[in-house]
Amino acid sequence: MKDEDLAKDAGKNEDKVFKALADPSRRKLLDLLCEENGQTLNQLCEHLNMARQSTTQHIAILEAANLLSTVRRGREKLHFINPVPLHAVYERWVRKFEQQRLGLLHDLKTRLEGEEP
Amino acid sequence: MKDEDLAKDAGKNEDKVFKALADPSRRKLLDLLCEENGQTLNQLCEHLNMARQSTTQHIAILEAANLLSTVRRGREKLHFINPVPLHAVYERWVRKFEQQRLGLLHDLKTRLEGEEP
DNA sequence: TTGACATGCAGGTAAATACCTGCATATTGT
DNA sequence: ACAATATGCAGGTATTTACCTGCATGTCAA
Repeated sequence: MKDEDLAKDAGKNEDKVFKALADPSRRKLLDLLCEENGQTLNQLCEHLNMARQSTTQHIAILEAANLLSTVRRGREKLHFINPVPLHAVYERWVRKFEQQRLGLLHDLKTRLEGEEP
Repeated sequence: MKDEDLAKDAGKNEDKVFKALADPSRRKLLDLLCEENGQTLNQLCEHLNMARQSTTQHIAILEAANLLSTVRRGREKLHFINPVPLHAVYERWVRKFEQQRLGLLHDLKTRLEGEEP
């Protein structure tokens, strides 16, 4: 696979992660699993006041973004968080802007002053 | 203002930030500003292959999320990144899951082993 | 085995989203 | 002043999204 294709893939995954995190119900699901990892679908549903099927769809989106994985045990499905994509978001988005943080006000100041002498 | 209201407000802002970051065009806008802070609307448009008005709408969403601020200079509008909300996302979402990272595999293992003796 | 339980699958709808075009307004340089 | 430039505002549409209901399948326990 070429480098550009790899970059495209990374971009697609990143997009899935951001889209997955864009919904409050899905963020709540991650929160619930953070409190107690490995909960079943029904356990998660109890906190979400929406139909079970809706929750299932949200979970599918989180799973496609690789933010959680599931394991079947008999007739139930256990859900586990995967923190790796969140860390990737941090590396790509937070650290990058963090580094420039101190420089920003200076940029603004000099730019405005420079243009109107 | 009560504590619960403050929490609600924080939640709304958080939601705006995540929704703002959910679109690839908006993430690209932040990237462009990271390369060169203080660009005008037209400068930003040149990299986005969509109508100027669409870009304006994306910028409005980023601005509502407090991810960037604007300054008018004559007939142009300069755009500046604000990294603070991104850092808030980091504190709320990345660090939290980061801490549990090592515990997760252990949780999974013990849970599965415990239930099927 | 059979009834209760946990989840999967297939549509259907209302609201939100991401675009667009067309026209209006304000600023600058000649 | 006036033509070019930079941006603002008002709709309009196609797609996506977040829900739902109804029914099917698989698993456990008495």
